[in-house]
Parts: sequence; structure tokens; C-alpha cells
Amino acid sequence: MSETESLSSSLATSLRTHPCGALRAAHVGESVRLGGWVHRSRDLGGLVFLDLRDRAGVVQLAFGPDWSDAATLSSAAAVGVESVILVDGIVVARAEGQRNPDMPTGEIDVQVTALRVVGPANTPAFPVAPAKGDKLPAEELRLRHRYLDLRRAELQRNLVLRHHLMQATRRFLDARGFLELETPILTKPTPEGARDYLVPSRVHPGEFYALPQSPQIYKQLFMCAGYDRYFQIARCFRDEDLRADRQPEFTQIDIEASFITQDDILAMAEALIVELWTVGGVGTPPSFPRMRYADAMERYGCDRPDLRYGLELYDATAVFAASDLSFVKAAIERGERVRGLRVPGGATMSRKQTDELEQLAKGAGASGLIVLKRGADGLEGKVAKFLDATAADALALEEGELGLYVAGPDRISSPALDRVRQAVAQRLDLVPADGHEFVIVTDFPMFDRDPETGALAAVHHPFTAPHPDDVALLDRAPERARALAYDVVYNGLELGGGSIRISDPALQARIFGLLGIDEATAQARFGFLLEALRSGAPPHGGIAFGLDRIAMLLAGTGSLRDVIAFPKTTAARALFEGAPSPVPPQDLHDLSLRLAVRGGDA
RNA sequence: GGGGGCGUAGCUCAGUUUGGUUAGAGCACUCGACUGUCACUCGAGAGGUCGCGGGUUCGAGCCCCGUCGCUCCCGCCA
Repeated sequence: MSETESLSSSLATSLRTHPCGALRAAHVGESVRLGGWVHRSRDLGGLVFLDLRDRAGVVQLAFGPDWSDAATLSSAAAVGVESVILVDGIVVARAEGQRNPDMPTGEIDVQVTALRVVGPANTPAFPVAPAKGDKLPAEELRLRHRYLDLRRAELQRNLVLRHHLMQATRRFLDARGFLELETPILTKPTPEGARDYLVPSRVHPGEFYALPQSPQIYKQLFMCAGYDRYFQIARCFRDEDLRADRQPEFTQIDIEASFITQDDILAMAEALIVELWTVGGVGTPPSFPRMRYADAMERYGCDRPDLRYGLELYDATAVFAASDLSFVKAAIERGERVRGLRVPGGATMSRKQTDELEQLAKGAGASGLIVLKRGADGLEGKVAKFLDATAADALALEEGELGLYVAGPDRISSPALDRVRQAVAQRLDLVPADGHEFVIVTDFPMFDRDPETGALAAVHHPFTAPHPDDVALLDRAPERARALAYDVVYNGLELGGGSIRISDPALQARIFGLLGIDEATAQARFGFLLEALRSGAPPHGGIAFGLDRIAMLLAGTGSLRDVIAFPKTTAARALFEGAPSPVPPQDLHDLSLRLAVRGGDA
């Protein structure tokens, strides 16, 4: 309401006195001039009604012989939907029985005395005004005619929300002394793990810029330069395959600060998220629980656990070690474990449903899924006969419960049980629709080891500081060393993450060494960061949030395409403009490029 | 890179199971009627490369092969 009121005065121009959606009973008697799109029209013969729409809302225009001349009346009857018109008229109160309680402007009409069609519209490719029961047109059409899709109330709401989230972010960070600083779009190929988008240099034949996957190195340079609180609503680019929640160009709320600890960053990050969720109309607790990575993996099999429901994992190795299941005993003798979860009420699941769960577990690499139900007479299931009478109690299975177990190394059983847990929660409808469960996961490992090559890779990125207690582990058992890295998790989704960075050049060199990056390579790839670290680097760290995903969650939509004005398709195409596209041979020549594939009809 | 779904009028869909006359419906559109509608109503009309290419067949929207587009998922995305 307050937004509509403030729009009312600020949107007045030489061509209009009010935005359409702002008119109310208080305006009755005023002469107004309006501009907008014809939302719908109803021609009753002697009377014509047009619904006029702008971004503030919809108002009904009334045309009639007592106040409109014949020419105005006939052009009102003839104008097509989605045409842009300018009208002069008088705001009148509607008679009893003619009011529309479903419209904010439903108390009044604008009796039009003059009409000008300034932007006639062809019949739109798909309807902008929703009819009850109408399905959305195909995504392809919506993208191809994006200017029409963006006219729809739903997308306007989403983009307005996105705007408010961005402004709230700027206010919040500005108030805390953060400087909004920009970083280049044409950059050097980055140490991130995703593929880079490359841009050929005309001036330097054979050389390329990369579009940034994130401003990571630049924000550290800002810290070294003494700009001790930085933020940016930064566009990032990654040339990887798309998903409903993944676009090749996306926006991060990128934050970095100096002279801080992990707790400082996380307190600030919590407060920002609380602010954004408030803007989105969703209440949150003032601070979020913390969970160590190792605990998250042990209890949920996942580094971003969904805490809206229980179904925690537990260790059942001892029970199965006492069984006659040879394949399980063999696994246990190899030092592996049996872990699983109890599903209250799960004994009602059909064989077909539990088979599907097993397929999920196998799809995640597990060799199988042990399914046990506790009925009135004890354990049921394919392997029940290999377990003794005390097993049900030892497994803590109550009557009516389903137990699901995976034997194997944790690196297999965790992801398998994670999938099973999520699937069970969905099938049994255990996920509360209005649940809002945050958790901050800390103490991520520094490295993981490539199972084939045995090489270490940075879990976060190569500039992440090790946990001070684990520095000694770096040489002895680097895969056990924890990092000062953290993620903010909401309903099982990663909102953002970050780390404390290495500010000691000697330590940074050591980490590069562990990652197999030799000095020459390090110098070539990010020498300028190393030099900065050697030139007086403050302790610093930061965090980055996915703005698109946050907007998507708060808008209540399942697709990033609904909160991005001009998104790409899953094949990374922009259908409205037809990008990417072949370029004329001359352009390639100027860039010293020759195509190895034949490119289109250019 | 792999797997699933979808593609028929401007839009949303039916028709494909079991090949057989001229491919239908609702909305939108055009024309006509209508002075209080708000998804106006009523009457009439126009509108089709069944995504594209090839094949099987006397005959293909329907079966087969290929291909393109959109979408969901796996891989991938520190």
C-alpha cells in the first residue's frame, strides 16, 4: 500500500497524472490522465469497458455516450489488447453493486473523455492477462517473447522483489561501512573449477580474456589495498551445463572484510539473511544453529542438510556385525560401516516404493539397500532371517517403522543415504511446506582426494585458510585438515559460502605445493595475488550468496528463469535475441580466429 | 556426454493405444448484435508444413530411423 502511494506521486509525468493502479475512492472527482496497456476489453454495445494496466496495477476505464464522444467510443471498442493508450477522464465512484472487491481499484471507474492509441499492438503471441484456469504458455514461447512474459503480474512481482532484495543488501552493507566496488568483467582465466567463458583479444592475437567465475581474487586484492570492507552485487559466469536452479550467468552478493574472524563474518551474514528474509515476508530466527561438516555428514550424509524433518542417520554396524549376512560382514571386516535411518510409519511403504529407494541408493554408488520393517511379529524383509531376535531392538526399530541401511565406506554410504533420506521425506510428505530451517555448516575439510589419481584438490578454493588447530596436519595427513570455510544452508539448499583466506604468503605457497601447483604455475596464474600477499596483507575473509537463488526461494518459484529478466535456456541460448550466433568471417579474421567447425549461415 | 518428458490452429490441449472419409475443442482473432461489464454474453466466420528430414505402407498426425527445439534429472558446476 505504501509502495502504491509513493508510486502515485513519483510516477506522475507530463503525459500522465497518476499510475493506473494507484487510483482509489479518494481520487473521486479528479480529472486524470493515464497511460497504460489495454489489459482486457468488454464491449457491451452502448458501453465499453477497458481494463488499463501499468506496473502499479489495473484500473477500469468506462466509455459511454453520456461522457465519451462517438469517435472515442468507437476507438475504445476497436482497440486491441496490449495496445498502449493515453486517456483523459474523470474518476467516478461506482454505484452499489458495480464495485469489484477483487480489484484494489474496484471502488472507482475512470469515465474517459478522450483516448489516443499511441502504441497499437498486434495480437499477442500468448495472453498476458490470465484467464481463470489458463496454463502458462510453453517456456520456449515465454522466452522468445520475453517482453510479453515480463508484462505478466507474476514476473513483475518477482523482479520487484529482486529489486527490493538488492536495495536491502546495499542499505544493510552500506550502513556497516562496506564499500560497493566494481571488478573487471574481462579478466584472466581463474583457478575455479568450472569452465571459463573466453573472450578473444583483437589487440593481442591468440590471447584470451575470461569472464569471471567470481570476483574472488579481486576482493582479496581490495583487502590488501586497505579497502577493509567490500561488497558487490556481482555478475558471475560459468560455462557448465544448466539446471532449473543454475544459469550460466548469475549474480552473487559478494562480500569481503579485513581484521575479522569466522565468527565476525558469520554474524554479519546471519544478520543480512534475516534482513533479506524479512524483505521477502518470511520470518527467521535471529541466529542460525552451527553444525560441523563432520557432524553433518555423519547425521545427514550431506554437507547441506535439510533440517525441516528428522530421519537422522545412525551407525548400525554392531548389529549387522552380529548377523549372518556374509556380504555385510565382509564389508565390516574391511573396516567399513553399516549406517541407516529409521522411518516412522515407513512400514506402510510398498515393495515397489522400497525398490525405488534401493535404486536411488544404487544410483549413488551403494551396492544395495537393506530394507527392514518391524511388524507386529518382529522384523520383516529379505534379510530379516539373517538377523537374530534381538536385532529389532538393537536397531531401535519400533513397530510400524522402516529401517533402511547401507553397508560400505562412508564416502559411498553418506551420499546414498542422503538421497534415500530426501526421497523418503518427500514420498511420506514429511517436509513441512512452511518450514524455514537454517544451519551454518563449518569446519569443511581443506582438501578432497581424487579417487583415481590420488591428487589433492581444494574443497573450497586454494586461498582458503586451514583451521589453526590443523596446520600441523597439512604435511602428515592433509585430507584430515579442516578449513576455515563455511556454508549457509536453508531447507537443504546452499544459500552461500565463504572462508577465511590465507594472508601469509609462506602458508599460501605451502598450500599450492600440496595442490600440486608449482611455483612457476602459481606465479603465472595468480602472481599478482601472491605479490599482494607479500606486500602487507591483513587477515581477511568473506562470503558470497547466490542472489538469484535467494530471490527464487523468496518468490516461491522453482526456476531461476522466473527471477531473471532475460535468462538462458537449458542449452544456454537466449531465445529472444538469438544468442549465441555465428559471426561474419571478417570479425573472425579481425580476431585471428579460424573455426574448426562450420558455423551456421554467417 | 548420458537418461526421461514434451512438440497438432496465435495460445492451451484432445486425437497416437489398434494406421483408413474433409484433423477437432476451449480461449484468442475477424464480422454482426448487445447501456454496467469486470474470464461480459449471444450469433456467424476465418484460421493447420500435425517441429523438420527420410523410410515402411495402397494409405502415416499415428509405425520405424535420423534430426532440431524446449524441459527435468545424472555427470559436471572449488
